[in-house]
This record gives sequence, structure tokens and C-alpha cells, in this order.
Amino acid sequence: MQELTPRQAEIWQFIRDYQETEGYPPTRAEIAARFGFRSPNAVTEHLNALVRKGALALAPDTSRGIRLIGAEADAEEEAGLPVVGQVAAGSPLLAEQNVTQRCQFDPGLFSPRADYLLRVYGLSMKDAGILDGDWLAVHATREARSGQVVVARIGDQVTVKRLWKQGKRLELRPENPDFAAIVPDPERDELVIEGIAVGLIRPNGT
Amino acid sequence: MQELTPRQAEIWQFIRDYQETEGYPPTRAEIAARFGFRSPNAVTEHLNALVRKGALALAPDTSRGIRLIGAEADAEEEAGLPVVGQVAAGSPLLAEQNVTQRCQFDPGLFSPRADYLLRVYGLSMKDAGILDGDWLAVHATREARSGQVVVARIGDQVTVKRLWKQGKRLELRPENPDFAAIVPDPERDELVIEGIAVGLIRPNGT
DNA sequence: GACAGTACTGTATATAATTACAGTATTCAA
DNA sequence: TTGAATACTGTAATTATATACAGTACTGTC
Repeated sequence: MQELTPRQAEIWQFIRDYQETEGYPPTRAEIAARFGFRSPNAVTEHLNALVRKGALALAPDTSRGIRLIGAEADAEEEAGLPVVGQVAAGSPLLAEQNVTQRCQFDPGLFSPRADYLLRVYGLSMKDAGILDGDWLAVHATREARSGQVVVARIGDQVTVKRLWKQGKRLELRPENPDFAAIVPDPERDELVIEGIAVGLIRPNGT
Repeated sequence: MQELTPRQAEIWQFIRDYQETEGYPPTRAEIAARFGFRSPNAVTEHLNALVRKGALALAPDTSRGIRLIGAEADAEEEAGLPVVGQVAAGSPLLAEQNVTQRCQFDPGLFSPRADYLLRVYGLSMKDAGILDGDWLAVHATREARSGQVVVARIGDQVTVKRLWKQGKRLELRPENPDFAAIVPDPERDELVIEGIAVGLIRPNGT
């Protein structure tokens, strides 16, 4: 969708709000009244501009025949965040085969934004309050700071650990005394940070 | 809302579908065409009946001035579940003063249904993966089985612990060796089960 | 400096749409 | 067995609404 001018955006938003509160779209005269236009034609031209830019569709010769495009959240958001289960060896994390379901919630819940939910296997992060079966909310990024809980990929393995950096030396530490830290060998192992933990959902009871 | 006749329900659903696909409500003539009525008045009378029964609202002298009622989820669900923070002494858990915000998500996420989210203070349930600041998803009920994590009220205190029953003896056990179990004295303390834990949300990063 | 895009005023008109009024027929409860 | 609600046909009037056309003015850009 092409960029809207401030005025066009105002009008688009008014139509959305009107639709929301009244249950049906406004007429050109109603839009003109809201913005103080003395001519309904001012609105018609704005609407035509919005059609050209793909922000709405107009049904010709139809009263209130305005349909906003992109009013609802996009399909991705509508369906909710993907929940990534067991990751098949070598496949991208978000490959369809790995997505077991989708989960919808308040986008502002996590900050920075969660891009997907990763089902956690095992108890290696138990002392960080991350248990088997939990869904870790992950913000997809390659950048992680020391001390953050990260989703990392080493070869075919995807793992959740706390990242520690000391100069060039990287370490992936579990939070459970029964598990040992992973120190990737930069020569042999390819370590990729897939994202950082921004929250957690425990869908089953405790 | 009063019971609709089959015909009225058909018309109500058509309006919903039309609204969904076109982006605006239908005219009486369009509804008549869909059902094969030869007179727009047949529709007008159906609409009036639907207004009497509270299934929709009509804006007079307004083209397509139809607003469906009960099409979206009810207001409670719209606003999301209440997040209960620090509970003021003696107040009901869901008293407005205790609700710090609301959080919206997939209702099917927790089972049984979550009625509210309780902000957890302290680390007494650390080993159950429940940390300070976590939001415990709670199903409001007075009934709890031994072994379940419960929200209990003893006098003015609201606490999250694991419930253990042995005959008539009740015990609220923390999951952290640094804390001691609470054994309420049935003579002195009034123990009320407020609900059971059905899940958890950790809104902040880890 | 001409041209396209934005942002309007002002007037007029055809048609889209609601709504009133006069009927017919059926069903179901008091 | 009468009355009220449902479920329509048919016609007509009024008003709600979209839209065409003729202008004005400002802005950026090729």
C-alpha cells in the first residue's frame, strides 16, 4: 500500500472509527461534516485518492459503499503467533512442519515484540522458571547481550540457554546444576542466535 | 435477547455474512433479492421484529443503517482478563482497586478456563517455575484437589501455594526450601480457596 | 514554467434507499 | 373466534446519497 498523506490518513482513521462505533461506514456528507468541508466532493476526491493507493475499495453508486483495506490486523496476526514444537533437523525454525498450532494474544504483552512461541523440552532452564512444556516467547534477532536467555542453534540442535560473552569466548549456560554449559568451538560448531526470550506462557496447569 | 424465529435468524445471519464480505451492511432491497421477496417491505418488517427482539439496531432514515447486536464477543471478553496486583487487605480479589490492567488472549489457551491473572509476589513457588512478577492464570473455584497449586486466602493474606490434604488436615506448601509450609489452624484461621492455577504468563523477559 | 498531485468550494442531478400505506394468508395462544 | 405475531405482495412518496462538472489555490518536480 502506497504511503498516505496526513490528511488521507485522518480520513481513513475516521472511517474506521465511524464504522466501529456505528456499525456501518459513513456517507461522504458525514465525513465532510466531521472535517468541516463545505462540499461532499472534497471527500469524494479523498476517497478516490485512497482507492488509488489501495487503502480502501469503493462500491460505485452504492450508499456507504466503503470498505477499508488493511483494517483488520493482517492474516498473520489474525491467526496468532506460531507455536514451534520439535524442530526437525536442518529446517528453519518457522518452517510449517515445526508449527504445531497458533496462539493469539495481546501484541503488547511482550516487549520487545514476540515473533513466535517455542515449546521448551527438558528442564535445563528449570532455575530460571522455564519448565518442560512451557512456551517461550521469542523475539527473533541475531543480536543478543551477555546474560540474556537466548534461542540458539548449534548444528542441527535448537536449544534455550543463557548466553555469556567474555571477549570472544561464548558460553551457553543452563540454569540447572544437573546440566553442563556448552562452549561452542568456533572452528567446528556453527552457533547461530535465533532470538531472545521476551516472556513465557505455561499453557497447562501446574 | 429474545428467541428468533428460523426466518429471522436466517436474515440476521445473512446480514452478518454480507457485512463480513462487503464491508458494509445490506440494503432492504438487497436482502429481499437474496430471499426472493418481491417487496422491500417484507424485509423492513423482519428488521423491525429483530429490533424488538434486541438482535439489531436500526438508524432511522439512514441507508444501510443496520447494526448487529451480539455479533462481536461481549464487552468482558473484549477487554481481556483482569490482572490482579497487590490485593488490598479485606477486599475481594477482583475488586477494581486490585485490577492493574487487562490482558487479552486466546480463551482456549488455558483449561479449565482462566478467570483472571494474579500477579505473583516473592519466590515461594520458585521450584514450581513460578517467579516474582509472573502472572498466574487462575480458574476461580472453591474446589481444589490435593496436589494442585491454589490461590488461597488466610485472613487478609492472599497466597499461592500447593495444597495438600490428609483427611481433615490441610497444608499449604511452598516450593522453595527457604520457605516453611503453612498449616492453618481450623479453630483460628479462616482458609478460603479462591481458585486453582491453570497456567502462567511471564510478561517480562527472563 | 508547465504539469501532476493534493486540497478544497459550490451547484446540480440522477438514483439509491428508507419508509408509509393498503392488502392477503397462516399460525398460535387466550 | 378473536387478536396478535409472523410472513409476505404491491405501489408510491420522500429523502438520503453518490457523483458529475466547473472552479480556486498551493506544492513539489522534471
